Amino acid sequence: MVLSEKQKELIERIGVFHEHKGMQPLVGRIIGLMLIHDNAEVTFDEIVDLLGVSKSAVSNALTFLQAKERVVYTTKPGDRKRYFKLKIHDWKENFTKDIVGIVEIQKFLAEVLEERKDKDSEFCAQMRDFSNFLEFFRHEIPSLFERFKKKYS
Amino acid sequence: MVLSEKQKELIERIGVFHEHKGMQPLVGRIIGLMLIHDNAEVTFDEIVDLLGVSKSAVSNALTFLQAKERVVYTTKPGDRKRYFKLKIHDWKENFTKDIVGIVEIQKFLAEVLEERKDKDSEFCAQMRDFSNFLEFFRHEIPSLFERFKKKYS
DNA sequence: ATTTTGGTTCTCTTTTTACAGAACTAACAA
DNA sequence: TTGTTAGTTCTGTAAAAAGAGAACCAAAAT
Repeated sequence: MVLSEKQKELIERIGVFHEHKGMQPLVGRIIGLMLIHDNAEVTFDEIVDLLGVSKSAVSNALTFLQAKERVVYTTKPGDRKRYFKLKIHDWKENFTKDIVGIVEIQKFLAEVLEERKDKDSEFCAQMRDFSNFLEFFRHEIPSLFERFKKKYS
Repeated sequence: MVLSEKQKELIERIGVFHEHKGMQPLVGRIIGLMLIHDNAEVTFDEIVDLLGVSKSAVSNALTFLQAKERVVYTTKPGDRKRYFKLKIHDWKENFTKDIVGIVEIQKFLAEVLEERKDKDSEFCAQMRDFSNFLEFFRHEIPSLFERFKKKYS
């Protein structure tokens, strides 16, 4: 496969988007490549060739993506290459992980509220509000998926 | 104010939590300090003293936090110091920003779906699912706040 | 008028990140 | 058995991030 200018540019933009989320540049670009690749899966050296980066960088990035459960590989009989692809099927899990990541602040709010002496201050009241909301939201996630399912069926 | 060991350690943990979200170390620690500080507000040189960092670092971090609308300062009559504090009151806005940040991937999914040739593949179907869900979720946010409000009143 | 305060900005240094390149390894192939 | 393929790991390095320290500045105090 050869990338069009438009595809290259889209990969870059997907790359920087993921950089902003704290991923290292190449990781974001690999995600982009996997999204736009015609076969929806790429081999190790396709990544090397198409993105023009070193094998070591690709190896590390793929290890990372597999550890984060964002990518898996399959193999084909009589072919030693690995075919890496996004676990897009698991979008619910990934989305949930992202949400959990932001809701996690609640844990610290609770600790802070525990530690503070001015429990009945406006400041603490607002923290409690936020904390309660996060708690509420966390429990709402499953029902969110359900309501979505109901709507689209 | 002088920080207890427990408070120091909590600030550190809140700091690394925010680092993981892509903020620079000191920024996260300042958030931590503002959360645990008895007065819920800190002056410039309290930050310098309590966290043991340079004025320049504090100045930059505070500029950043104000630009991101996470912090404001107030002043007191006959006192030139600025009293910086978290805009914890705006937790809804901040939370929404975080959510929008993760939902933003939808924009790229749409572009990718536009660009791909295999529209009726399993891969595209899953992307559409996810994309539709994100769209759905985005519209659900206000109702989420409402349902929370209803529950706690 | 000059000193102090509260903070900003500039330059330099340290540390960390992100990656290249080469050496290496395990499985298979000739 | 030697070579090739597919990837990993190790070592070095360029670039970027994070912050220190000093110079600087404006407003207020003396």
